[in-house]
Amino acid sequence: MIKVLLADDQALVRGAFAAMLGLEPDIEVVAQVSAGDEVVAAARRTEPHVALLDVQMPGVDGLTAAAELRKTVPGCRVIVCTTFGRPGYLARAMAAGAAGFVVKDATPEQLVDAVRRVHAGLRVVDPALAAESLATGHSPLTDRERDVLAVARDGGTVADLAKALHLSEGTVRNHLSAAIGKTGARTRAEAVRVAEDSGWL
Amino acid sequence: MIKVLLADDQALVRGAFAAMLGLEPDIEVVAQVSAGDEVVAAARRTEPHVALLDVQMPGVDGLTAAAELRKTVPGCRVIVCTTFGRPGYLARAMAAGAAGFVVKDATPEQLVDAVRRVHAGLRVVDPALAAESLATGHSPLTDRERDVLAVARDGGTVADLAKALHLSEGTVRNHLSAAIGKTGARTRAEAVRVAEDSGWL
DNA sequence: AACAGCCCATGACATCTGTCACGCCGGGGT
DNA sequence: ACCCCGGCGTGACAGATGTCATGGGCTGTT
Repeated sequence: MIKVLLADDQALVRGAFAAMLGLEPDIEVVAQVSAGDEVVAAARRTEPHVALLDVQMPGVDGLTAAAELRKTVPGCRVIVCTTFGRPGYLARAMAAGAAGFVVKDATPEQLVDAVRRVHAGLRVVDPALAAESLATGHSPLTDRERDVLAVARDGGTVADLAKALHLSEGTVRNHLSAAIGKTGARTRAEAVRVAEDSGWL
Repeated sequence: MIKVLLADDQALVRGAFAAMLGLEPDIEVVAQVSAGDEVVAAARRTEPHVALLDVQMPGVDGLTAAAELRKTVPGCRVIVCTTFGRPGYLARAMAAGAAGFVVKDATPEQLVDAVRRVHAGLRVVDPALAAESLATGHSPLTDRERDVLAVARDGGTVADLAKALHLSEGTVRNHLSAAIGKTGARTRAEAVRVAEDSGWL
């Protein structure tokens, strides 16, 4: 029996995944959590073989949860599962020690297959996404530029960003200008979009 | 037996939903589609009692698919299911003749319960979301303002918007200014965010 | 020690953006 | 017939934004 831990903030899809995986004779869902910071505790308690983590979760994000899990419960292998095939997500997931990466566009068979393969010690990655990840490369943004873009996501003025980050307005504009240049965008909003779609935020 | 049609672009959650609903003794999933424009054809073929439609789908959106379905297959009742609890989505779903509205944060029990209630002729709506929908009210935006904001989502300059909509730059700025005022925002990006979160796009 | 890279800041400049006033047109209302 | 509202456009103006040059402080590398 492969013991599986599920982490997804949406109760409906979490329950549905549990029902689907429960249909497999060799798979058993031993824990379900709805937030990233519950993952480690649940894994300690139930000692699953495989953890299926969503990226988007309230509180601690699925990728950092994966990293923590690898440290504290090394026996548990991790599959990261996400709605968006952002290249940066794959890179960060692999850097966090994940053994598998599955997009929610995949078929149910691919998911259970991924669980079995990962449990067997293999790595599972969507080849198309891997190629895109290599093509996109890793983030050209510096830490500060990333911060600025992240805060700029909800569309405030430069003054707002400066206040939020405790910076001078001129500095914010410089960081924004650099980020716009590096992302190949021509507007702040465009830069935010590019960075977000690439998984750089 | 309640015959159910599933429509969701993400194969994984679609399959998982099917597995979950299939566990119920009185529910049978008779069709699964991945796009809005396949809904009507599949419903004609399989004559389901209840259709579970996601809002976000490639091609035809789940809300317009709901409206078409109500027209062409009146015997099939509709539940709209979405990731985001946007007030405007609820309003549009009800306007499209949907009998139920379920957010993906709900529990699995709530979903199967909704299927049964809707099949029994009742209406099912999350009360909290209904309250928020009433509070938000319906879109204050005119058609053109909505169009402009929709195009402005991917962050182009005014010139880009004008070209895309075949309008004068001044007109675009006027519409944007009006939209910003009506949404209570102070930036174009903020206005886009507000309108999007309210389900007005 | 010299160097490169990043962060922070300032000042200046051209351009873009948001706002306002105004006008024209067409389709509903009463 | 009238008025109101929405769409479209122009012109003008203050303020915000993006770009550039420049400089100081800091860290890590060679």
